[in-house]
Amino acid sequence: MLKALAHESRLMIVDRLSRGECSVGELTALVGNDISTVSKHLALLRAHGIVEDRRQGTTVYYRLLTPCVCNFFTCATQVLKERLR
Amino acid sequence: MLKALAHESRLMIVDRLSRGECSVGELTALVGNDISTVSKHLALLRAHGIVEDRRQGTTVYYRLLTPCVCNFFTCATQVLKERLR
DNA sequence: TGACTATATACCTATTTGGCCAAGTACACC
DNA sequence: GGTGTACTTGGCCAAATAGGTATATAGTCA
Repeated sequence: MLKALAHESRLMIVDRLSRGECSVGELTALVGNDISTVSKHLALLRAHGIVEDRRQGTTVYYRLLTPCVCNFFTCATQVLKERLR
Repeated sequence: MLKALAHESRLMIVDRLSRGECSVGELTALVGNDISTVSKHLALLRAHGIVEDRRQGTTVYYRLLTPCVCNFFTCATQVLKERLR
């Protein structure tokens, strides 16, 4: 799971999804890579059970499968803050 | 930081260090790699501010610089548990 | 100083990862 | 069926990572 999260683009994606579901197109615009690259990042996150997809027409929406991943980030942020001291 | 933790050997090292400081030799025996490999993992963890070293004679002891990394793991474990439901 | 122990670094190789492009698939609408 | 849109997958290349061996460094002790 850490490996799946240990990439800047994927972190951005998870961060965005923590604020609600989102289409592949929007995520692509957000991270600024080719859509095929983003799709592969999403496939990897899906394979690790971190996100889930839902197709509506031609659009595919992704959402966090484990909202608790957010707690994880809150936790990580705290670690980083403590480290600055 | 996630990248530094996203490796089996390094996770083992951090897990071990969370229970107290430890020499490179002991860590090498624990993870089962060549000492040069372990030394590089430790250098990487050190570069990311996760561990700190202390030399005593010819032996070098490593310890967690941020004990709060343990909270991070507690947190990650919770996420994993929740995901199993 | 020289031998010995413990660790670090340099260098090389093999594997993995990340990126893009091109081709394929899924769906909607005409 | 044909066209367009949204995404996914396969292929390929470049870069990063992880591993080992050989060499260097730091410290101890005779």
